[in-house]
Amino acid sequence: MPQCGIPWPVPNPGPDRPQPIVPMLDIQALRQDPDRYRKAMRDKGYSEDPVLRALDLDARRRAAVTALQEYKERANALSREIGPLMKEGRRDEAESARAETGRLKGVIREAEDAARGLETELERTMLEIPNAAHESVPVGRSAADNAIPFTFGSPRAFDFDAKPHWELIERHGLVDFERGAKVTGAGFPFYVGKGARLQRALVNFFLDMATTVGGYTEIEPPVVVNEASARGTGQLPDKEDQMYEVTRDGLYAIPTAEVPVTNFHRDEILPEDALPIRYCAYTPCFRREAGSYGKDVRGLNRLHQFDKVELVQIVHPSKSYEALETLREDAERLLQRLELPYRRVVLCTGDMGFTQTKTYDLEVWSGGQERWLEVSSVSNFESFQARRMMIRYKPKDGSKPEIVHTLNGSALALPRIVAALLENNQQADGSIAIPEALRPYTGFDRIG
RNA sequence: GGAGGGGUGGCAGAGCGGUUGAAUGCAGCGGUCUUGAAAACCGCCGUGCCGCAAGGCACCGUGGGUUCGAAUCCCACCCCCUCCGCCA
Repeated sequence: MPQCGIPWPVPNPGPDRPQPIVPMLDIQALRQDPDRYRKAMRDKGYSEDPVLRALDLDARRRAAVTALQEYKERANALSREIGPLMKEGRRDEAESARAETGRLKGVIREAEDAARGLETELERTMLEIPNAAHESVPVGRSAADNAIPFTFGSPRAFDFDAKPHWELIERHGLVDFERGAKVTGAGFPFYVGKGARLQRALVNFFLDMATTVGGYTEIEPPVVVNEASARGTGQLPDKEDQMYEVTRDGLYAIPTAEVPVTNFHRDEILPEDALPIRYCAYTPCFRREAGSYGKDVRGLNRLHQFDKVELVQIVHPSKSYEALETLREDAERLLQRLELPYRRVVLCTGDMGFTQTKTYDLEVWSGGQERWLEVSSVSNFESFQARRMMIRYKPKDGSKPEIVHTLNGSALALPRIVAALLENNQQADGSIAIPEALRPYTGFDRIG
């Protein structure tokens, strides 16, 4: 029984109901305040053209729908008369009514095609409009314009030649990339011995922190999902290049636990007092990383399969920015306990994703490579995902269901944490110190 | 993989060609009663779209078809459940 007070099991969820590609934006919101969305497009670095096209299509669509409805109304009214007329024996009148509805049928079909065409085009256009950034997000064009409001710890000054983690890994036999490449392919490493134990320790530590201090309910989800779920969180229609696909069964290997966990409540109406819902989940994540090469893929920096603990929150729309801060703190606390220097980055409008309204990246300092590595991305999606997934809540006052807000964040992505841990904690003799907080989980206090 | 059964409102569950957008029960909301609560009783109570409104249109897994008219008939597909087989 989940602690969130959600009925269990969820009745009749219809897990693979074919979902139309519903726009993540509400056309009515767009209609009411087009300028807001035009500004949002500019801020995120997109052309505002789709907004203008959407408004035009919407106007034409509404006209077409109105016309269509009028034809249908006439046909329905006539149709209703036929039964009684037949009973009264007024055959001629019944026949002429029948002929007229027959004629209307053709007209209706044409009007339907017109309306449907406009609707499809509108939906397609709406999909080009990103979620508007929150007002607190700095406006900017690239990563150079991101804000860095907080830094924890400071990069360690080594009095010896600090090694990158791939050298440390090799020295201590923690990860076997070569055999991973043989057995599966590049980017699918084996973790071995203390390397494997370190993974398990981190996963357990993260989950324990999330479930105790954070108050998250632990979930172990499927690691492949169907198409409707991939749509729900926005991986489809246009990010399929990033996912491994099991074509025979129409399933996708998850790129993050966000996908199955957020879809857990797809097509549901939750009681208001079930909110906020907080889930944490450990899963492997699979990413094709098509088109990314170069030196940042060395070692553990970028893999096709990696482990991650993910946090997901489903909250009342008025509470999502509070929730964003707690989510961020839940992730930051882990870095602090691990004593890893990190910085908090607020992504500017131009650097953030299509679907987010505000995103914090947490970047850990990697002493051997002397660079910052992104280990967590914490985002508010407001209603963008929830609208697609039709996750709503039923207000306590009995009024109509409303769309919830969803958020998620990594806490944390393991490989880069391991990289930073090894690099920052390496000693002159080549051994590696395990931070205090992790020792109960590893069962050893140093490697080598 | 084989054989059956089934998908209807927040949930359960009727309906199987024409005032059925859909009985009934539960849940929810409002009220009466009560010191308070429970119980009982009364009322309200699906969603989306078009419209200033009145009102209209659509939706009973999805898509198509038959019909003047379909939740109800036909076809295809998807999903769920049960049993058998296989299996960690």
